[in-house]
Amino acid sequence: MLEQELIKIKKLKEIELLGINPYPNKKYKINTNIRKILINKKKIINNQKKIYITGRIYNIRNMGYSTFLDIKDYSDNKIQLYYNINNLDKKYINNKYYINLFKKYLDIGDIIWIYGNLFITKVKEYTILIKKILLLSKCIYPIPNVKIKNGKEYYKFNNLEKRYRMRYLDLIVNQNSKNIFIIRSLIIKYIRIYFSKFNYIEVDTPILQNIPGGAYAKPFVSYHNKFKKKIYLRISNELYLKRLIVGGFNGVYEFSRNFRNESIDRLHNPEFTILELYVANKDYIWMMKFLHKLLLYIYKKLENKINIKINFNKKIKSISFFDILNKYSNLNINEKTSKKKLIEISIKNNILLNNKYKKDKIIDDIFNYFCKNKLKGPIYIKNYPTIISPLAKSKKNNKKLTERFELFVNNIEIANSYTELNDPREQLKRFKKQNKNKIDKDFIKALKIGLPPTVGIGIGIDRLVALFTNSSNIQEVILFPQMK
RNA sequence: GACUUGGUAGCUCAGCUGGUAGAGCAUUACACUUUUAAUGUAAGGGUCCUGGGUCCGAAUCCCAGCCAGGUCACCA
Repeated sequence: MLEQELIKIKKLKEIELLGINPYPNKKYKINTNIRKILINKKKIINNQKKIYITGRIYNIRNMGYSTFLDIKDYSDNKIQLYYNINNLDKKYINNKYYINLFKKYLDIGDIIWIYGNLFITKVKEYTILIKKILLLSKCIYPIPNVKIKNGKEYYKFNNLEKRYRMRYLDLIVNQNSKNIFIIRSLIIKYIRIYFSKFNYIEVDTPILQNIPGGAYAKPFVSYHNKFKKKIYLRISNELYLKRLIVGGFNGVYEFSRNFRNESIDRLHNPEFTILELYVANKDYIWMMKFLHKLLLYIYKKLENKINIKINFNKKIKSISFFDILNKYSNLNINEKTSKKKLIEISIKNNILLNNKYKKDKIIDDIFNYFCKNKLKGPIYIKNYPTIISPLAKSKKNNKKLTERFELFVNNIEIANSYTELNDPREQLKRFKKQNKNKIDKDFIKALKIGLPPTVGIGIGIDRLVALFTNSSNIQEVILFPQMK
């Protein structure tokens, strides 16, 4: 145990000996918060309104028998308090606990309740004069002390590993971190509000799946004892949402926590959140416009809370997969280019080829090599080759291209959308090509029953939040990122 | 998995070509009844990530490992 912990536990016992419960179960009144106090400070002073608030102590300045302290509450604002035993009820004047309250017993990090009045100090600081005080919860772990002057932080708590492992501490100490998660919550809220205007239905589909489908990634594997068989955490919910469109819903969506047993980097966490939306009787062109309107809606709602440089007002340009690839590579390839030719190109450009020279992988590798860092966007890349889009509907006049687009912003893939392939025969063919062993036959059965023309989209919520909060790392927008 | 950067007090960080482990804040004690990064004086606090090696001597050099960040690969 830490030295400072031992000291604080000793204090805890001393407090208890004085008859004070450091973790009381008393009732206490709260009638406002610090944010409201700061907004209405003049009124509150004029009316000498009684203030009942709680908060966590961030700083203590002892001045002889007077004490100044700063507390912060759930409204994320700080206010200064002034403590002098003479302002308490007279019966406490000779009380050892109250005499030494901030010299010995209360610390930075403690959560307190106070009753008092607002006044202005000599240096014109709005301050609450404490008349009653109650310790609500004692902090017995030393919290990093961040000091702030003129908005500049000193002695930060910025060790990434510690911030992520002890997010609760990060949230207490770093207001920026907390703001990110407030923005995250708002983004999700605004998406729900926007979708409700179209009467799209929010649904829950299985996280535990018998066949992990809808994407191609290594799943986390578990085991069902009663069924005596393997069961998988979903890598995608796509095939289930399409079943629901088959079932007659016009629009369904789910904020889907997906799990992929792959490695971690600044854009990937083993569990991540994708918003999937499927709308019947629409296609990918419609979805391009819809996505733009959605982003614009979120942006306008958040405009005064965030500071990002992306301009969502302009129309999002769209360019075909092979057009942009040829533009940046000076090649002249298309969906018909042979595998042999693609391999030649890869070798010529020193593109590392993985995955046993599969054609779909090679195309992907070539695209990433030439275009990956040039998609500042916002830009739609459309008309992806069919070979890398096994669930997307082919184009009217070209079976080798699909009605698919992806949204890129700051070189990051934010969303992936396509008109859904609804021909069960074609879908089965593509499944067989991809993997003969794990075909979701029930999904094929659903397609046989009939999926109306439908468009679907997956939006990476973690990445979207990172975009809106200027976070370069996805871990910054996931409360408890995976750590070893 | 590959390459690379880092791991020193509760926090933020110094520590040079190897020679007694450092600072600020935090903590403790004292002083101070309107301070605000409060101030002043003093004190305590270290498995220098772990394990080996080289050396008279290792936080420092070498090797292996652990953890984290970055880049790449995997994530169609």
